[in-house]
Amino acid sequence: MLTISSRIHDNILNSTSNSKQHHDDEVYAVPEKDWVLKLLSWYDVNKRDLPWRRTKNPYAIWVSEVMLQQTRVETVIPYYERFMNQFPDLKTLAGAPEEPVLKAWEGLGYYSRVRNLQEAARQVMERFAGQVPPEPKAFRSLKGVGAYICGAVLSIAFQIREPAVDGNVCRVFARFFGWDDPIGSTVLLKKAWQASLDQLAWLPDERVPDWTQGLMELGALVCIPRSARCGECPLADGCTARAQGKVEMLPVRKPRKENQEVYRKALLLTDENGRVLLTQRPDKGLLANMWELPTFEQGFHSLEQVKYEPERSEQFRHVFSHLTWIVDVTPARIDLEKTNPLESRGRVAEESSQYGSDSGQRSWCDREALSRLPMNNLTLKILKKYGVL
DNA sequence: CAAACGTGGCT
DNA sequence: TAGCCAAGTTT
Repeated sequence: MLTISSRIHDNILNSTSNSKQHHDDEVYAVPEKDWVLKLLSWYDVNKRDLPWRRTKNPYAIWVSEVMLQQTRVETVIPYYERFMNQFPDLKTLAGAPEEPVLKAWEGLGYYSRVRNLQEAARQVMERFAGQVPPEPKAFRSLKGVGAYICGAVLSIAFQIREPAVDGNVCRVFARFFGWDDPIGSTVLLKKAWQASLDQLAWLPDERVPDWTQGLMELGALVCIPRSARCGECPLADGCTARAQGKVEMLPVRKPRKENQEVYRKALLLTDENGRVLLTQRPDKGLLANMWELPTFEQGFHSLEQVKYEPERSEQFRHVFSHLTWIVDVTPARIDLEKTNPLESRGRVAEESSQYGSDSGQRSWCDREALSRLPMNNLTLKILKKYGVL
């Protein structure tokens, strides 16, 4: 049985004479639309079998889109499987404590994504009776749902004609139409959004999800940032950049700001039971609410109860998107001879709070706690290196 | 509008 | 090695 779109495609492929006369809004057999059908046909054959493509569940698709922000498919897959297993539906996510939710995201980065997602889940429970709203305006109003997520989830799950313009789509269009507006600019975003909408306007409902995903899939597999595989591209014929030999020059990129180096001193403080002292970061900003080694800006002089040798410190370098941490980690132990264990424990913790980079929660962590508390990759790396994890 | 916000893979 | 980059949103 032929789908509507394949009939259109056949129609186009078979029509050679009557196409030029259609300069109005007639959608069938207009030659300008040929590239759209070529893209859809290419997608039919070349689309990857990804976990979130096996469902129409809007929540599942939403989770995948949030994970895929600035993150590669191969990285996301195992996280997606675990997350959907642990939080199978909106209600479960909304009702969960934040800690296990952050832990499930551990290592993925951009942790505010999942904190926003959980907040949005709670908003859906309250404002929309637990159902993802199919109206763009309503869905877009949820925490962490920007223009892209809104278009992606609604077009894929509900066949709503709302464009989803991401980096891939901007790149594909910039090259195909020869646009030289800088990537990330409002101008390029609007042009791409309109170009996508122009096609959504006439495509049959059932092709709406394929249009959204096909555009991105082409950008991910063929029209890639460097060394584009134009030989495999279904749109190579009509591609402006290809014709002008400017494929590698588009899209135009702005120079990046160099990221600043920030120096920190951290203490890997263990007790006689092998527990380690961790502190929780503030609930806003970088690595919000995650746990890390107590970190001092002024050195360790005040910690008289602690046995440590500064010369044994080891330096770790951790690169974020906008800054680089250079951390001196000093292994240390509670000095039982100098202090009364019953009190010193509290005093050390007290001081680590006073001199640490934050004034948040602190805790002596055993294996169970370490498996439960969310930490960023630098902290995990340090704990593993010293055999604590 | 620019800056904040993580991480790992690839060249 | 060092820099670039990946299915963005918030402030």
